[in-house]
Amino acid sequence: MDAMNTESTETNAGRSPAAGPDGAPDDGLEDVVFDVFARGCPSRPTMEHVTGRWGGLVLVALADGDMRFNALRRRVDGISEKMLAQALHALERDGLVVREVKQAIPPNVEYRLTEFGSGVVERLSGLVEFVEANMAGVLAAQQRYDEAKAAAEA
Amino acid sequence: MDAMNTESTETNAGRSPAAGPDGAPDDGLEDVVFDVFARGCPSRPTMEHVTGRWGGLVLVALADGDMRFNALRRRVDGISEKMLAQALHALERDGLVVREVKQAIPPNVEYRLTEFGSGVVERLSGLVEFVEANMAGVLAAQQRYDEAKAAAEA
DNA sequence: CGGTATCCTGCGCGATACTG
DNA sequence: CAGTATCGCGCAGGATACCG
Repeated sequence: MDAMNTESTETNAGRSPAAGPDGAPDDGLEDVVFDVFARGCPSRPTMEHVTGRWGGLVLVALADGDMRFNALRRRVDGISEKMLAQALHALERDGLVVREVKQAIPPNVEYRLTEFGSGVVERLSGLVEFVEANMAGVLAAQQRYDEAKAAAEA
Repeated sequence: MDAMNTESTETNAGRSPAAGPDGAPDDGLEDVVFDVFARGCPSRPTMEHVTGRWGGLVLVALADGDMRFNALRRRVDGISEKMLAQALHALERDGLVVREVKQAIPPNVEYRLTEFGSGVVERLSGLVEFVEANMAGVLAAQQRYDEAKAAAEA
């Protein structure tokens, strides 16, 4: 993946298979390049859903198996109903999660990872575990940083 | 000065592993378990720095090699000076990045990944690439979702 | 160049209440 | 149980100006 700087003006998305100046074979599909570094690229919002404050936690929670709304709510400590619903909508829209309704009373709804969702979770949970495993070092670094900063003022 | 994180509150952070009321060797250090799912865990803010809107992009950008402030600003399309500074501070504090000042005129400052930072980036860029590679599918899913939703109203 | 200080706004998100 | 609707506060974060 490369840079693609549209410094000047408006939002440029993952660039369209822009027709070259000449007569190259223009199949015009498939070979679009997406780049998170570009301001207008559609991958930006999707990355935010995946890595955002709640989206990531919801996804990783679903790695343990399908879950119902309130189960998720309990598992992701601190999330509000509103934000959970919002996160699930975004993830469903992006094709990371499927919502499965079992007609019954009382209502029974389960959320499940798609194949793509599983791929994302696999990588995401690797990251989470790596960070968790190194938190002791992080805490130490923070303390050093704060002390240095405090010492700088006096 | 920015205050950044209003992380305070109580709630158990990383709780110790089981630590019964017994007389087990109580070193009370080192073997703490961190859990992102817990509301007060210190790993939450750190994960947000790593995966947040800008932090992740800054980290991945630094994977290409050390960079200076304005180079980063150009590479991470759309970021403001303020947010870049803020992101760099957080990452430096967490021990993911080091700030290296070369005394000179004009000033020369470089940012570099630590070893821990490199480990994080490795996993993070794997995620980014996976998502970018699947964006076509995401776009299709979004379109299906929107159409289904539009059809539901009438 | 490499930042910080300040002001201002939108919307993120939590709290609460209601529906099927 | 599984959500939607509404309100309102606060902070994320963009624009602008200024300093070493």
